[in-house]
Amino acid sequence: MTNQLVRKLSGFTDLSEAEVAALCHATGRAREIRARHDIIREGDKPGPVFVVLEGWAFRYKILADGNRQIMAFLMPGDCSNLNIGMLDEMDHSVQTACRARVAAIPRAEITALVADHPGIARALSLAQLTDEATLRAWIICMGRRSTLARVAHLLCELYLRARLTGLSDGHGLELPVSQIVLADSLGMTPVHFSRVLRKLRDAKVVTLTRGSLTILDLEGLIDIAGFDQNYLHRVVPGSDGS
Amino acid sequence: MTNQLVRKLSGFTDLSEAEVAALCHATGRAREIRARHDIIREGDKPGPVFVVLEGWAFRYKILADGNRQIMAFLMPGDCSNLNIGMLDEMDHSVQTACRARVAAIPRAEITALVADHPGIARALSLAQLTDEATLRAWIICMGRRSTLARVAHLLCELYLRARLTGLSDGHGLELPVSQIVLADSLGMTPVHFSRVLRKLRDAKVVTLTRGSLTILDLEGLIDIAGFDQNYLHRVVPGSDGS
DNA sequence: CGCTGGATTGACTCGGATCAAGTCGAGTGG
DNA sequence: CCACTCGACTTGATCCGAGTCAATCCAGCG
Repeated sequence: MTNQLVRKLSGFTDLSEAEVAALCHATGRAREIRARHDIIREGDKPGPVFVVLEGWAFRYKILADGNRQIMAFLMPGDCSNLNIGMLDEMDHSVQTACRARVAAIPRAEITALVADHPGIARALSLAQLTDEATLRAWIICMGRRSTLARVAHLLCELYLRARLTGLSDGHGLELPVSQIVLADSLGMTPVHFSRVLRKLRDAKVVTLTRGSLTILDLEGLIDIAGFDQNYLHRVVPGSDGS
Repeated sequence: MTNQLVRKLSGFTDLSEAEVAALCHATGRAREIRARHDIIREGDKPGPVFVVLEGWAFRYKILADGNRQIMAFLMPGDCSNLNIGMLDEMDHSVQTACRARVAAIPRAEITALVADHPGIARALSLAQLTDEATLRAWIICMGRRSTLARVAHLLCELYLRARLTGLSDGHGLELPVSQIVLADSLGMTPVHFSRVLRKLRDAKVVTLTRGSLTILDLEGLIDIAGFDQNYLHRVVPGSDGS
């Protein structure tokens, strides 16, 4: 008995049988959610914690001029708003990118889980810290990398994160996310994203079609991206290019 | 008896006398550090937690091509690496921007502080969460704002954060940070930063000279920046432009 | 008093946005 | 089965914001 949350957290620290069972129980009542649905809206008071079990979602904010900026992708196993619940209100929204299965865990239940299971507490803290490190990595990307390197960096990150939680079969992953959404996460236009992607395709580094990303040359991709995987704080097997 | 750390944390939650005393004791042994000194280096194993009491520092990373990106500013009261200590190694460095007074608190002491004083635990968590929210705000800035808005946004953020911790006398703050450093935090060149700053000066919105930032027209600055202060998760008195 | 690093200004270049047509594929309905 | 529609994606032409290169100014300091 397992699920994607257990698989992700197990990567951070060893979980006892009781802890795995508790996590599975907590995520038992999951709901199907349609694509493009706001799970949480900016300004909301903190409610339950949402865990994505299948499908993808993203954090975003719409600016006054109508532009959208995406700040994080939530892949299966990721949580929407763990500790943010301590704050008064959400400063951003979370939306599904495709049809998704999402579990809602009441805040009280999370508090109890953390109090009773040190392994879960530790794993959630580590997950939170790597999320924060990922935000810093994105800032670096947007500030100092060319759009080519940015696109390569994003695809590289998503692939390695997927590998770390068993979401990849080895050479790619399901990525049911439109180029428009990917572009909005990199601060560029969909038009230019498409052009840059073609360069990567022409260089035989990756292919991205109909919701599926395939890595043809990981070493080349890492090289183009200038990818330094230390911010993931996990060792990715086989990602040294060998 | 108080200091800048106490002043900052008191803004998040009420601290008992005992908690204030404990914080002051923990930050008692502070050291003067010269400008441009790495307090923590990328790759370091986690050591003590550093608290900036006077002066400024910043988180940064140098890329392969030699470019530097700054990801956060630490003003008096801010901590360098609270929970990052759980991780294996630092994924970025922290450097002083000017001469600074910094306290080093052994990790064990922090653990004890948090265990014994719920108020401190709560305040540190909230500080951590707003740091994370600030990272997201920076991503939005870099992705979707013009350089003019970016510069305005940064100055606005720094001013409001300073106000929230009593670092501002009302219309400005000590900002002993070169334009080069500010530019590296916004992903732009010092040359262009200087030009943009001149526009803000010409518009009589701010002045920035010799380590001192003065806000001439906060409402105008907020307007240019498109500043949405909800990510600070604190109410800034008088910052509604009135 | 000259050195040094930050700040400013000008001239030129270029990466990526913008505007504008398409093309392609998945549904949908007749 | 085909026509129609709608969104995502692609490609081309043009424009502009910001980078680059370079000269100069200025203040602090040994």
